[in-house]
Amino acid sequence: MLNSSLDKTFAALADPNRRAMVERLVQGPATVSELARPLPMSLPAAMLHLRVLEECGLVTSQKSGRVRTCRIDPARLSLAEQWVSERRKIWEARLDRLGAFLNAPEEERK
Amino acid sequence: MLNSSLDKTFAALADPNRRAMVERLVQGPATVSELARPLPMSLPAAMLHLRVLEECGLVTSQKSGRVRTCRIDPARLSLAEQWVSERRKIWEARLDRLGAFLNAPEEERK
DNA sequence: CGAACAGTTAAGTAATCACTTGACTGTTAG
DNA sequence: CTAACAGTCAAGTGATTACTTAACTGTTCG
Repeated sequence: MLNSSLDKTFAALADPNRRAMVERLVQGPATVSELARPLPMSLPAAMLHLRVLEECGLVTSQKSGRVRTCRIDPARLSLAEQWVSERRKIWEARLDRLGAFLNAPEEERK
Repeated sequence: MLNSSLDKTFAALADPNRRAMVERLVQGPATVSELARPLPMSLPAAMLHLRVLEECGLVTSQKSGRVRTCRIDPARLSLAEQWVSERRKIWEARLDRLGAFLNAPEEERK
């Protein structure tokens, strides 16, 4: 569950057009057309990207009248951020231990 | 350049098998076989995943004798982390401004 | 030397992705 | 009422991905 959600979130962020949508949305909510206009593709194609962003939970949207308004969910952003951050910290902690070991007086090293 | 590097990094992290490799590597360097063994696939398939991790710079490796030793590059990990983190901060700053606006006395709101 | 080992290359295949154009639905505004 | 508009669905296509097995290269060790 959580794992496949990470799959989808990272996959969503792997595409520059979708990241452009995210960049736009962090400035505030936008309609489908507003998100699609700057992209080098047809509107239906842009909607597929939007769907990808929605399926991983990065973006939510609601339709009112004929306009669909989209906004990002910052919680999902930090989910991805946390995964990376935690792994980096493990690596750093490991380096610290290694450094301490190398600096220790020889008789402590065993 | 930087953009396509982000593409590749996020794409690399989108696959659970590759994330498992990263998980293993944050514990310390490992050989190709050690990385491949726990994965539900053949060795050549695992090597393709490894190549993906190398191409985005998340992993480096060097061969000595018949053994190739792989290690992660934490700088690349933080590259991905930063992109997400910066966008989340933009969004949060925006929410803060919005909150300040809503809390302001009416005559300041313009 | 010769067997076992670690890794690598190649060829082939099924599944998924990223679009396109064209037709259509429901909404709003003149 | 009807034209323009915002969004959506569908069918089709070419590119890319994720594997497989089989064959091969170079290394180590008894």
